[in-house]
Amino acid sequence: MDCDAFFVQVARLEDPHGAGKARLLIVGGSPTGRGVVTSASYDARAFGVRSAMPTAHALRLCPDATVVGVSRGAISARSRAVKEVLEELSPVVQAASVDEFYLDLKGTERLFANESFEQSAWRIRETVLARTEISVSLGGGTRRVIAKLATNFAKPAGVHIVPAGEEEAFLRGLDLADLPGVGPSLVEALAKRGLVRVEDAYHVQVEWLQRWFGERRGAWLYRRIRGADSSEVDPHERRKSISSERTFSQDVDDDEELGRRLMQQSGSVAGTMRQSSFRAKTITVKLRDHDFKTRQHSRTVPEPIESDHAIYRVAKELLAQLRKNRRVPARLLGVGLSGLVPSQDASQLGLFAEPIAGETDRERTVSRTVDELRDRFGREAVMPGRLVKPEQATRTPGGGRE
DNA sequence: TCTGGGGTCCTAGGACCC
DNA sequence: TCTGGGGTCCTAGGACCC
Repeated sequence: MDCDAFFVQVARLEDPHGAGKARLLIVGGSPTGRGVVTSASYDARAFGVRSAMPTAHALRLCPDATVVGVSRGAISARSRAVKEVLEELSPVVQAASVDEFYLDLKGTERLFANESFEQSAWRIRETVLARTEISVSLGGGTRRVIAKLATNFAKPAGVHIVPAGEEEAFLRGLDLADLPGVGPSLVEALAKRGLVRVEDAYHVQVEWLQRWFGERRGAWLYRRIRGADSSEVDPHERRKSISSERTFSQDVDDDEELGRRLMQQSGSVAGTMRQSSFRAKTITVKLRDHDFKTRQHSRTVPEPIESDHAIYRVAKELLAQLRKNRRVPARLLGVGLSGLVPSQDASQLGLFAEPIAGETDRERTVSRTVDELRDRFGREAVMPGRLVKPEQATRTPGGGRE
């Protein structure tokens, strides 16, 4: 199940008198800045506007379009609402992204014996629309990859079922580029060998694919061409990494300024991670230079860490190394956390481990206390500051010190 | 046209261990 | 003295997806 132009729909629901009235609507970054199109209304797509296209370019194609942003909060709230309805309609639901879900209807054959598979799909579509105001499309099939491909034929606002036994005929009608996981790079390599349609590749032996693309990749492609997919719909997906990256409105070359930005972003990812009760073993800093060259450094620490302070301390060294290797204006800075361990498991491990070299109890307590304060009084309640001498500190109305 | 932000998975080489 | 084979973990980079 795939939401139709999800960001556009949410923007319209959140702002019915503005975005809601614009037939030609683009959701994305600011037209003057460095934004790209996140999603465009179907009317705007008719002008050639596509997602990931620079907003400035999109406006040249479609000058009358309205450009709006939409808050992350609104997106996740609507996504959650859709998921909740789906969970009432299907025994197993997996979110593949904010706007894409897999439903496993295995076991509902008797429950819905009075309706066809196709009727079930329509019923799900109409229920989601009635309850959440979000229009969706459903693709159905005997395997995940078939169902996913089928949604492309269902869109917008429709249903497309590939009946059992007709998978091969369905796939043979597609381009290789349509297959999920077959992107621009692989498409080019395949085209060089005269393979464009799934039909063209069907007769190619697995040995050839492996010779061209490597053992694993070749075997994977061979299976994908045939729609083979043994993956199950797993409702308990677990996040493997958390990251935050920001493209500056103007390139930044000053080390101190980069350091300040790094501190903000370290704090922001660390806070997100603590909310979901994880600690991280690996910290990654990513830098995109003015010429779009993207570099990253990462470090794995012996014990998982969670505090703003400890994470920033590692990130600072990684950034210094990246800057040492190539000191040119930067357009993007990012901080990523991976090797995630549930906080509880981490503490249990800690009982047997050496005293934690990287992160002190005090640092953890400070971060958790700041989290609580922000929970109660808002994000701006506690902010990083500079250390000042007591006599220079300003008195606040409450008598406290800055 | 001038390139977002959030992710996942794979590869390849090196370190290290048995 | 010149050298195997398997496994795991780490790092950097890239392809791909929405």
